[in-house]
Amino acid sequence: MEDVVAEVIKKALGESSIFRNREALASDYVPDKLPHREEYIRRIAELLSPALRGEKPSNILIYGLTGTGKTAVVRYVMKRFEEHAEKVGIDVFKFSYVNCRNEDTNYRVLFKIGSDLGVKIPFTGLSVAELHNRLREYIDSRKLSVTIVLDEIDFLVKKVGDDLLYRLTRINDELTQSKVSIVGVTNDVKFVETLDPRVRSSLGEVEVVFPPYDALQLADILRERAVLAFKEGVLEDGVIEYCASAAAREHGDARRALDLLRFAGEIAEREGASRVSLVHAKKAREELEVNAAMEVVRTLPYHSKLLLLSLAVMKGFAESTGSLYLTYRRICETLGVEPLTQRRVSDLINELDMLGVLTSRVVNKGRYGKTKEVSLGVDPATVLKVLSSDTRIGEYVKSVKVSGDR
DNA sequence: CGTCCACAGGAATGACGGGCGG
DNA sequence: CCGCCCGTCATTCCTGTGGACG
Repeated sequence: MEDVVAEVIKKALGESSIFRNREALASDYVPDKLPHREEYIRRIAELLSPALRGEKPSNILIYGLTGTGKTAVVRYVMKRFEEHAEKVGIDVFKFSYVNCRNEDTNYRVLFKIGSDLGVKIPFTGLSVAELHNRLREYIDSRKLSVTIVLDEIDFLVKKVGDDLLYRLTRINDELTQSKVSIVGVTNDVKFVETLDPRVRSSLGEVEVVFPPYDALQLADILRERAVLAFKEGVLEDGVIEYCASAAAREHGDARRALDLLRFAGEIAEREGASRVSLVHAKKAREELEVNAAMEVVRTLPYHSKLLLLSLAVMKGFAESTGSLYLTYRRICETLGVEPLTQRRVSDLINELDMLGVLTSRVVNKGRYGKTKEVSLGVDPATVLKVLSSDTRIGEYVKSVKVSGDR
């Protein structure tokens, strides 16, 4: 009897037979060691080190595909610098880390920078210019040496333009007592070409390129983390290699490799297995795709969901925005929802494209016009399943399925 | 070689919700 | 509490455009 209760308690407390520390496999975990990135850590640290002496470091622009360790390296260096500053008791040395995918307006970016530095700012209501002024005054009056990391900076520029970037890079001209340097991180190499030349030259004073990992390097990374994350001996042979090679095939994305491994562990745990096997890893790979899409899709605004639903109904492919819009309108009608304009839908398609849920490309059909070809990034059936979690859409999907069955 | 399709995507504008300063 | 200003989402109106067709 006691044993049963003890078991339940053990489970409730998150005690696991598989994991020692699951966090070590989370994508935002900053490990003590980043295998195969030592030279980049050194490089970035050297570039930023003038800040510790109160001088202005160069602005840096970092490129590299997703999961090549850009963010991890920058955050690692940040962490170490902060620890050092704290130990020595320097309080004018500040970092701000902004992920522009989350903070995707000028206001939110400035707000995040402000709150990282300790400025009190309302989360809406002020003008961007006012925010900018407050920030500048705060930094200047405290003689701060600030390093601002703008992660996924291409998102910000695509959405609101390079105006904020221009102003941030020029903020030093207005400061008399302080120094601000910018670290831009992007995984879109082409994005740099679209920048205003002035911003480009100022932001990219130094450019650092991160190459993708190969399968062997990914395996090293996984091994490193697996020691922290898993209990001893629960990983069967080949699991790490499987995850590494699967991720290597997708442009050497380390985040993906880590997700795979963690998920394989979770599946094993859920099934009550005592070890993580290749079977679990393979399952993880299949389910992960679905899961990733789920997370994005679930939090989408209603009309974006409807749009995805339309595309899914069209078997995931529309040869023109017109035909997609027609389907969308039909669905709106049956649901009794006021449809958005085609103009707006066009913007929504672009947003979904940026989120990676679908792919659109402009095609010219000459005599037959110029339009956008839209295709779903995931299996339509999966999308339908995920969308069904929205009750209103769920009803619709059910009714279509019923009438569709002959 | 010009036309003209079927849109893309820019600009102006408005409704709405929220903070600010008085 | 009020009037003001702002960001966000959406609409309306608009100009721009690559290339197959005639």
